Amino acid sequence: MSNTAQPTTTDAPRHRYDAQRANELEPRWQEAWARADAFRQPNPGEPAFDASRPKFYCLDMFPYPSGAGLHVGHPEGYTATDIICRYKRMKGFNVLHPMGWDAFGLPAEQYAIATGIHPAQTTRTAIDNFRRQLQRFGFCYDWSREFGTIDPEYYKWTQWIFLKLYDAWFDAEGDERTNAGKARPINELVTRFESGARPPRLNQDAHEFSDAEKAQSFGAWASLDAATRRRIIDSYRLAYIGETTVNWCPRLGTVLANDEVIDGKSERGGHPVLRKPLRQWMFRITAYADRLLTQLDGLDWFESTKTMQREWIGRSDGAEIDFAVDGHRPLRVFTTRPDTIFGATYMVVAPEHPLCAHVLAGLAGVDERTRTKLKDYIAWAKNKSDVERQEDAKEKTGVFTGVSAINPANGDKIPVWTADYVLMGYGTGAIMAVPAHDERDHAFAKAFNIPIQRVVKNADPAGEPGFRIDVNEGEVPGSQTPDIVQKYGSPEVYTEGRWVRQIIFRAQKHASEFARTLKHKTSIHPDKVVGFLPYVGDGVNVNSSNKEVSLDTLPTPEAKRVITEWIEKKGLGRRRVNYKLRDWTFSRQRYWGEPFPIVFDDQGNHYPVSDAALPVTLPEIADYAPIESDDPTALLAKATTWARTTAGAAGVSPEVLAPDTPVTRECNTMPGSAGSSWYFLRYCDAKNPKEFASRAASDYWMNTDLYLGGSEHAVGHLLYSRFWNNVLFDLGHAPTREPFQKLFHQGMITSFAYQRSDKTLVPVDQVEEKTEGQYIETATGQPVAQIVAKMSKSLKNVINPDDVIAEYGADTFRLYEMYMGPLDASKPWNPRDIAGCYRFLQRAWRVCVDESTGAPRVTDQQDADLERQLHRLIKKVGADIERLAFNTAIAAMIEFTNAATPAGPAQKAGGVLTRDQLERFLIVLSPFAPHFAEEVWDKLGNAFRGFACHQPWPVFDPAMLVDSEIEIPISIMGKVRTRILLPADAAKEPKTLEAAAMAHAEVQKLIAGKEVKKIIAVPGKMVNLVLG
RNA sequence: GCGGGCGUGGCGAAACUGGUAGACGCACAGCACUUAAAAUGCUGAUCUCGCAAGGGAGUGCCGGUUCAAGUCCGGCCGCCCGCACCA
Repeated sequence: MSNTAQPTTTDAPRHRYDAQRANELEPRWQEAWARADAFRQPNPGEPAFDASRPKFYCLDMFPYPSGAGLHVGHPEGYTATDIICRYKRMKGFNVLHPMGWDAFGLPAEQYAIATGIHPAQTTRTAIDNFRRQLQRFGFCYDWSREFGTIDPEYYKWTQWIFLKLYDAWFDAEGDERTNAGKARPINELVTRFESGARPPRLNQDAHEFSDAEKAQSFGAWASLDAATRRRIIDSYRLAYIGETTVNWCPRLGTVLANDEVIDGKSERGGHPVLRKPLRQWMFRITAYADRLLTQLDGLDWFESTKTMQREWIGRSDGAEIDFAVDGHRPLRVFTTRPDTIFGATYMVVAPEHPLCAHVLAGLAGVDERTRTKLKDYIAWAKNKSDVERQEDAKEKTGVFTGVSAINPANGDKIPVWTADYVLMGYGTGAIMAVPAHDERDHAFAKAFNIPIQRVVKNADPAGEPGFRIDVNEGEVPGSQTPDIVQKYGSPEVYTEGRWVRQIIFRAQKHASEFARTLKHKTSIHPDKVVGFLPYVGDGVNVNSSNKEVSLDTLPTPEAKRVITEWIEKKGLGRRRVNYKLRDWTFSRQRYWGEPFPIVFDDQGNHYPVSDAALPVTLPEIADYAPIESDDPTALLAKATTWARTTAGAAGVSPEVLAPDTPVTRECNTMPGSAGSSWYFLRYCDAKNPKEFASRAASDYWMNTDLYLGGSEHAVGHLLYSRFWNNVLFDLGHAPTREPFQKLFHQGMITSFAYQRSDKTLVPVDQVEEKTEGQYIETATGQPVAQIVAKMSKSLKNVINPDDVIAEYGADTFRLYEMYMGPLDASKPWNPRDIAGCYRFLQRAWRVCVDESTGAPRVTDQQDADLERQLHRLIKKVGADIERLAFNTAIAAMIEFTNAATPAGPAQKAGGVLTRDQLERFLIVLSPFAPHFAEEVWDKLGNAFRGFACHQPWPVFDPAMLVDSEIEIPISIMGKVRTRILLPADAAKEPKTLEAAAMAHAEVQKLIAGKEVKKIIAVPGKMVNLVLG
């Protein structure tokens, strides 16, 4: 497309900076840095460590090394952190800047399956390719800390951490100091049971634990049988086996986490996903819901990311209330609106709710016909996929269960329904339905003719919901605007002369009258009156009294408090906090993941492999393709001789299980997010064989000072990592509660694409530019619009970084990606624009180097203006790097280079910059274009002083930043009319500034004959004259 | 539907706390150098009226606050991202 980067033509100067030269010098300096271990950062305690320096831990989200190689999005973030790290090193920091590979998991395995080669091999190849590509950018990683999550020396510790969670429980009472829950080792729980203490709650909110209650009521832990004690303890573990409904993807042959399922399809591959009950390993992340929520407040993250996590955790405050039911134990509901209980006219349970099974079993005295209908409905609802559920969300379905409940507030007998709009997974799987004040309940009540009872009205009568008539646009001509609409209709909804779909009236009689008036003239029928709309906001209670309590006239928050107290006093329920967050399902039925360090005896009890026996290495098997099935099957079961073994051979401690006990290994593997949930800790001490990281190392390096990566991990990875780190902190293994103090997301690099008038997209190779900004589809000649879209194979607009480096060199590539726009913005790749950065380097080269001889160009004559500009540049680039504004830093360097370019004949003369100026410029440039800077630094004969990238950042003199004269704009009535040149001193003081402005001839001319009412003089900025 | 973000030349963008809108780059036009081209250097350019000097309008749209608004406030419109029957 572009030919700007063609190699030098024959008669061009021999020492030009071009792609060929860049591709020669860049690998040369990369090797020199590597040979000298230039970016190796020693740890505290190591010989070369300098404790006097401050530390800077800069973390990149490590990549999945896919077979496709690096995407242009990778170097965007990596260049940004590279610039910061190089800068911080020059500013005298100890810089931890590591890189590794997130290599277990679905993408790697999918690629392996696609190519038919073993994942271990394809992954190694992909890692080697990724490493080669990253090194070609000259990134200053400390490669001595490199690891992959697939390395047994690494996943040994992933398994070890799993065992720590297995061996821990969450003490909701926590420690008194922080007043928050915390994890403790299981043996502390056992000690508590043995001492006869009250069983702790599982989570911060209440839970059922009948076994534990039993233990307490027996009063003697020791008297319980071993199986019961085991069951009780297991129910407290942070890593536990639980049965939940999971997202099962038959095609991928594995369970997926909620964030791996998009619109009912797998994130990888887009295969259908079914909901299945399954027993598998889970993490009790819900125990940490509150901490994960409140600790967000102290983090320096994008507010949008924090919001996403808050919403994912989804805290809501309300109450749990028991409703008495005939023939069944009380039905417990969760509600955030206990104040509306007097308006609860029916109840709904999820189709999976035990009450349904109870009724179907004939235990509730419900007649045969109702039971049959119930059974059919439940079967129908169960077979609905997630996609169908979402599509059907608007239309309410359900059936009457045949049982009734008693509303404890007013004693009314209300029907219990089942409907799929109530989810078993949230709250208690049952609700009290208040159709007057909830949109879903309202829609359901309307559909099934259930009474609606209003119990809250808006404090402001104007904001009251009204009665609604649905009218199709154009159904009533504007001329028929009935007076009644003007009189009673809601003016926001009905606008003059134009009919919208809904007309809302304050009172039903107005609505009915309106409908009657229109009936004989139009097709509008009185039964289009919908009735009053649900009012879901806060207000004042009405119709809410019984003999013991009255909420009437109370505002909503007050009513909530009063009714909750009454409910608690009556023993009907209690205050309760609920979270949307689910426990983290951790088992995958795949090959390419960390094996669990767990075995089962023949009774199905699980036992940990001892720390000393870790890692449990992944067995070599020939057939690792997924077992495609509607029924989840663990893949490692294919490795029969590995899976079936003895406790001793598996490494279970003899104190836990006799060595000759036959056992079966856990055949599930861990999900891709396991290895990435703690890698930031391993970097602190990456090769430590004895610990996952020494405390001395992690104490020094943690917290991360900057974590940079894509916002697509806003919930998954970033929440899981926070959870693991919190647990490790509680157990004394990690130095900080939170792992990522400052988090930043780079924007996505998109691409131009072309769109036909019917909105379909055309691949870029089928489009040509006709005239400037006008594009046509080659085949048809039809004009197409240029739009911005994600890079995709189908649009043929994917950029391969290797090609760009070959055409321009890595320094140009780095500069271009940083110059495109703000780091956090998404921005389109434009091949044309790369040339600008390439030309900048060529010009900078010409400033520094004589193109015909290759000798450095220096002068003895220091130019005062250039010196001042250089000081400004040093200041600006430093400040811009600190605020991650690389685009403006580069613009400033371009400007300086333009100023330092010898014009016309001076080109042939010596340099324009002195040696000292040249050196400072090179150092400022070096974080951005490190190879270029190194090469010229070396040409200046500076090799004896070490690498350019090891030089201290130059200092600027504040005195050099001010100009002797400043141009001040003079505006009259806020419009700039003229500009005057003033000595800096005069412009600094409002008094002298004002006087100077008024004394100026041009200004006098402009205000001649007019009265100056007011003068605003902003020191050093401008003067504004207000005329009469 | 709910939550978050963003709308500035032909294009990517800049303007950090309200104070010269469009820095810097791309593309474009002209000039110089050249036999010519490329490369390089210089100059121009938001739109509009005007030969020019100069005037007018202008940061998605409408309104407000202010001596002064891209920036603050209210209301619309459009685009992007996330969540989505969570009681």
